[in-house]
Amino acid sequence: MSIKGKLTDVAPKDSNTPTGDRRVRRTQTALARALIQLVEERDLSRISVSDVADRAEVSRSAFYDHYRDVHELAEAACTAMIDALIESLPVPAPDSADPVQDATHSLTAFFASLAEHAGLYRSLLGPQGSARVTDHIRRRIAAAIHRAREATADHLPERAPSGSPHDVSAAFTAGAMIGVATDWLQRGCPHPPAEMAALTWPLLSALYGVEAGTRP
Amino acid sequence: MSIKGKLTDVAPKDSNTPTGDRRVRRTQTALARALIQLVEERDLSRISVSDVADRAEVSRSAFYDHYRDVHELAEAACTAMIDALIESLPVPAPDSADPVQDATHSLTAFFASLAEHAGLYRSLLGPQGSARVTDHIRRRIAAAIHRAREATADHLPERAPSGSPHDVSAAFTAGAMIGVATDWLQRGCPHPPAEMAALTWPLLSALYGVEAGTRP
DNA sequence: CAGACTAACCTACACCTGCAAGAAAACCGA
DNA sequence: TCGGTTTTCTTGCAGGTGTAGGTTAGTCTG
Repeated sequence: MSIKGKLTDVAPKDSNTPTGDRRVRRTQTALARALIQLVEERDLSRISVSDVADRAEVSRSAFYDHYRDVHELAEAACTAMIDALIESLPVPAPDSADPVQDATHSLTAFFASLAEHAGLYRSLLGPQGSARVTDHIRRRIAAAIHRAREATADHLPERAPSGSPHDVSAAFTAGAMIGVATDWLQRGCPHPPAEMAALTWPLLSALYGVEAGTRP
Repeated sequence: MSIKGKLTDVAPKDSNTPTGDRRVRRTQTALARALIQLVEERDLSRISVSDVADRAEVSRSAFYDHYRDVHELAEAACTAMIDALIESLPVPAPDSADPVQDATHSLTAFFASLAEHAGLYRSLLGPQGSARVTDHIRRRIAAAIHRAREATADHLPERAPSGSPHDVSAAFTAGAMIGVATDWLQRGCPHPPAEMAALTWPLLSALYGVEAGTRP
């Protein structure tokens, strides 16, 4: 299931070296750790490159040797977490005895994962956050949905016109999940993850035609 | 720069209030026009306050007299367009002869409106865009959905638990529309608006349980 | 271990940011 | 038209940004 996704999955500006060089790893992990610390403290828009570099005990120019700006670091620094997040989305299990149970379980894990790093995700997804990171997450969710659908396409009717590579419903669902997540985070996570899963599941099942008892 | 208007101290917004003063109108419209011009030329992230002020033939400090940064101007400058955009979303017409026809028509208008200012919306919603504007649009769509649903709540089966004030499905649908729109714009609007409407409508109708052609 | 490599650092620069006085100009109502 | 009010402009400042060139020092390889 897992794409490899180490800390440096996203290629920064120059050569994408999944390097063995200790210096690179040291600097990048220090920067990532510093950013994640800072983003739990204040809004992303109030965090400067100098702030991150200082906190990481790294020179400012070393930052620019790896990332173009704070948003790019954020995108890279959260890749592992985002991958884990997306993995917890429900995939239609082809041979499960109780797919509904499975799905709500996965959804609960999804919201729990959000809640676990609520400060981080709220800062990244909110109005003061990073359009870049949000877009990145949405693309990844859409891709995951697309993959999952292709894997089980045999029993799903083609909704999109046959000539269309543009997967509208994946974009639809990915945006929807981000919308729900962002809204929930901004309200301070008023409902527990399990309840959010219970609230979200009917919507997803309506979209994907899993028997939930309401649709013909 | 003044926080309060002398006449209507109750009026909350300084920048958004259409003041009678000709100078204010002149400056604000000049700034808005300049930003919209620039955002059609290059990415929002490459547009500085100085750029906008220069293009608007206005001093930089006059900009700060009205807006905190470029994102705030973008939010204000697009309000009219965004309102028009949201108005073109389908609302369940209670007494329509053919609600499906109505809905796809509204959706077509929605996508056509996006396409008309494709450069603008692509720049605002994309990865280099403004998280602030995106969040703003999402909230407005969610509010519109919420309002529309309340207006027609009598004949809609309640899917969400009754005790929940937190309108998950509105956030879900709002995010979904933004996801579809963003994706479509970033791909360069490959399908015409009518086709996008045809692709999106089944998803919305699955969510809201409108049944095609069965309601005379 | 020694040498080649290259990441990290330093300095410097031109530009942008957000803000704050205060002077100059435009506005509105009487 | 006049006078008070409000807006705009000017000037200045302490930061932050993104880039470039060159130096120092850590790392991998032979």
